[in-house]
Amino acid sequence: MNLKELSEKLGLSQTTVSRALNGYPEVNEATRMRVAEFARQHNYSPNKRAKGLATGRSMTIGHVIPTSARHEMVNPVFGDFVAGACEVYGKNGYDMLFSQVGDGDQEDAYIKLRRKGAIDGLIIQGPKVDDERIGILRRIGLPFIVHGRASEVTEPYSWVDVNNMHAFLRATEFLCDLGHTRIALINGLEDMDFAQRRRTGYIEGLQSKGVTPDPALMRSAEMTEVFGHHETRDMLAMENPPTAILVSSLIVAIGVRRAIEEAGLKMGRDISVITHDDDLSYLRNGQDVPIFTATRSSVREAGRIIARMLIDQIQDPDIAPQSLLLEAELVVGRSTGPAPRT
Amino acid sequence: MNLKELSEKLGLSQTTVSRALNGYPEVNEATRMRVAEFARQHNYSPNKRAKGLATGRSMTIGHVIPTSARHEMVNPVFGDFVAGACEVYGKNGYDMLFSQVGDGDQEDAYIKLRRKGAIDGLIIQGPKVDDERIGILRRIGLPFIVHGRASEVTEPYSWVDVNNMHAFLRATEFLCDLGHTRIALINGLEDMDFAQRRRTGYIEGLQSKGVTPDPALMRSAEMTEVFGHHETRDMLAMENPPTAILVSSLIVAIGVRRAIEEAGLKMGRDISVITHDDDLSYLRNGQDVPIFTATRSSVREAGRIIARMLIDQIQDPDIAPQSLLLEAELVVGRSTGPAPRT
DNA sequence: TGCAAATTTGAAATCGCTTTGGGAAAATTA
DNA sequence: TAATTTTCCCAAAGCGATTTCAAATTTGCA
Repeated sequence: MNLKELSEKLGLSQTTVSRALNGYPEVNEATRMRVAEFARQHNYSPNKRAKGLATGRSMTIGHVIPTSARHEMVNPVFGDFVAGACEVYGKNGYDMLFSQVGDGDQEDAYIKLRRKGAIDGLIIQGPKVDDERIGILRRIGLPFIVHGRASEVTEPYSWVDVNNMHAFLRATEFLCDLGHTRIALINGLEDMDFAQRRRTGYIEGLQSKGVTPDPALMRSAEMTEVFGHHETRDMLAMENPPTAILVSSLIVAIGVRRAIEEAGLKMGRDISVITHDDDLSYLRNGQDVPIFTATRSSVREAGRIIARMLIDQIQDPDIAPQSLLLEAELVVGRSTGPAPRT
Repeated sequence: MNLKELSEKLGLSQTTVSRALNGYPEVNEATRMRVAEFARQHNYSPNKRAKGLATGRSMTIGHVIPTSARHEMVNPVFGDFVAGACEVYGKNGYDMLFSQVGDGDQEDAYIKLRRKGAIDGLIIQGPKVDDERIGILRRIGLPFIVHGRASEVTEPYSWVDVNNMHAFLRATEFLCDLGHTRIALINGLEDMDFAQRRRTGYIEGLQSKGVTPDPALMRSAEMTEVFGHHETRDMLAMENPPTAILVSSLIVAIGVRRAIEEAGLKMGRDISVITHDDDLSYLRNGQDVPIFTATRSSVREAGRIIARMLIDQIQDPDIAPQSLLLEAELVVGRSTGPAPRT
């Protein structure tokens, strides 16, 4: 059933039917009711492609799958983020479109997406410190929001980010206040912007408490469980091992815990751990009392916020770039305690 | 730049240009080269909506986000599965479209997707034992593949599944052979088809070794870390606790391990654990020697296979329903050992 | 009642592509 | 050389919606 058939059966013109269904004011209320009812009965819904062609909007928002080129890892945060965004899209009549874009042909891919008219806007995840995508998209003129920031990009753009710097600064100070001075950082890949910021927060935290950062205690790589385990085991074997570890994600922290337990130590007593927690739905940080003391910020909520923001931007392209800095909460769990006396 | 402008600049008709770009034979090779080159220089790519409207195909495949209605959990498997599928889509010129469909209005939503012409085919994840979606989609006539199966659905349909029954049967027998007789099963929600099959495999495994299943050792819920921890702690406190546990996913197994360690026991010595492992990219089961003995099957690879199959089906709709049963490997890690003597 | 204004409807153009049905030019065959 | 194919290209008709412009009908007011 298409518009033509529908309007014929109704004895009206396509124009009127279209208007009735799209809520234009210049159609008689009685007619509108009749049309709406009839359309529902015959469960008509307009062809998306035709509509898109006519209106010039695709009512579709693009996401690019954030696979790390190096290890082809899918960010575990992905599912929850997408779920959050999808909620908002659904309510506003938008669909969500995915593509996987190789690291090499970024520019080309975006231009193509734009040209194809496949999407009205785009969300960028996992920005690098100097992310080239921002420049590309600005040049193409495709609305976009960055989940995170790119510190070295100077042009204006819209973003939503967690205050990683502040979160890790607070976490570090918290550990210092407990008497720790040997505090390790197990970070994500440091070309990622968030990792840089966390590192800065960590170092500033140490310095504000008069502790000298030790490069031997700073590790970074892709955030897997195995990585957490590996680095922790390595550091625990040092002559002067850390008494506390700051970790970049719950997945990594699980590896950290594994290594701690393998070493016969007890987390929260022999060694303290604070992790960042994205509040993933399948990986809650304990029930009542958190397992890990953590800096927590829901990535799903971030998805909702970003989706909302992008839709606003699509509907009013002249809007100035917006941004939002979310504060992570510091929740205290069972993984931290006073530094052990030596 | 659209087709019209392009053809004007080339001094050709739209027809010829279109044919040249789409590889139709009735165009002179020299002309084709010229057109192709010119198109590339002006980086022309055809408007997807217009093309879709003209051809009747959207070159888009739908996925429905598998959020469990009850706890709104996003399946952690989602990201890797999607990444696998996306690889194949990309190579074949397909895009991937997501929607979140509420449990209530499934039928309506699918009909609408169909009617809107938004997608050429659909992938169903997480089928229930008697999944209504299969009937709906068959009725609508939208090509689809099920990731998993629905045991109680009798109509023919295409699916790709892991042999969950066999995997858990083997795992159970493996534990029995090590002398375990008190073997627990921490399963996913039992209205999910895969959970049913695993349970069947588990019970058959026990029976084949002459062990009587004990309902007190069978737990099922949504597969979170917290769930694994909770059930394990509960069972370890029993009068006659299990000496081995069969677990439905690595995430859950991590919770199991946490409970075991909290109880002061050692995994692989005091208590054995076998888990199913979807081989997620961010959660590898150890490096060289696996942490957990596991039934392993890559969900990413499943994504690739299913995508391939669906594309075939879309291109030839008259093809008979296909299916593929993947065997999981049983990899031995450090979490299993002989049953402790009492 | 008569006339302007407001309300309601419709015909046709448009979006950017594919594809059908010819038709002219070139190549082949008779 | 004439007749027949083949090759190569084009004009125009879709695809299924929206939207512009104009016409028909009602309503409002003097």
